[in-house]
Amino acid sequence: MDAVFKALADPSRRALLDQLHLQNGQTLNQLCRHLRMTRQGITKHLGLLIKADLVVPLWRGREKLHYLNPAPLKQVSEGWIDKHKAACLRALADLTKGLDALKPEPN
Amino acid sequence: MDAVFKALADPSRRALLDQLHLQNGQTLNQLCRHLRMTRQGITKHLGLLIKADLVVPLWRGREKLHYLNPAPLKQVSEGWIDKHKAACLRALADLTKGLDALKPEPN
DNA sequence: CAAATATGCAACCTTTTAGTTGCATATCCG
DNA sequence: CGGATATGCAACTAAAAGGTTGCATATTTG
Repeated sequence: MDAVFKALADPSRRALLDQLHLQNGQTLNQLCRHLRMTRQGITKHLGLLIKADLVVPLWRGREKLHYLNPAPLKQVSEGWIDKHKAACLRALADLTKGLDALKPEPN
Repeated sequence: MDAVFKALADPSRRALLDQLHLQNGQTLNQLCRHLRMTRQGITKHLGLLIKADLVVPLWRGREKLHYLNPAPLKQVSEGWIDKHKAACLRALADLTKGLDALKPEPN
């Protein structure tokens, strides 16, 4: 879970996910064409995405195909984000209360 | 958006959100009690959360109250994560195809 | 007003991260 | 087999992030 958040924190890695989202199952070299960075740099980013299980690698001969994996995003979204989104609806009310609290206080 | 992902990447900051989720509108000092770190360290983390607009500060006298803001999480969840979750359903199918592709290939 | 409380700001240190260069390895194809 | 292609691994550098210490500022309270 921590790995997922960390993996999503970098724009280049999100770009890689976007790229795979555009066309799934791309090889390392294919992904390199869309991002101005050395192949080795991209390998590192893919390594983190794979460690976070957001991307699944698949070897075919000398080519390494990269596939998206929905599970972690689903888990993060439903297990954490939604919890906070829901709580934040109360939060808005609290904020309003907080703002109200400002006025009577300055006695 | 980048700020939101970056803000969520750190466990301490997620702990702060969790803490506010437990009780909204806490002061800096209140938040300090739950996290073993100097006040200044926490101030920095809150600074990022505030810059990402995940937390809204509210001054009351010399106290700074911190309130959760649902908007960015909602935006990230609906504007990015869901897109990828949906795409990933196709992705699973693609992966399966990819696995199938493995078998006929090794001629 | 003076002391205590709540916070901000800046300098600094240490660790992590993003990215590069260079070389090794494995696979495909003529 | 030998060259071209696709990738891996390791060392290194530069920048960023996490965290600390020290001091300044504003607000409450006796």
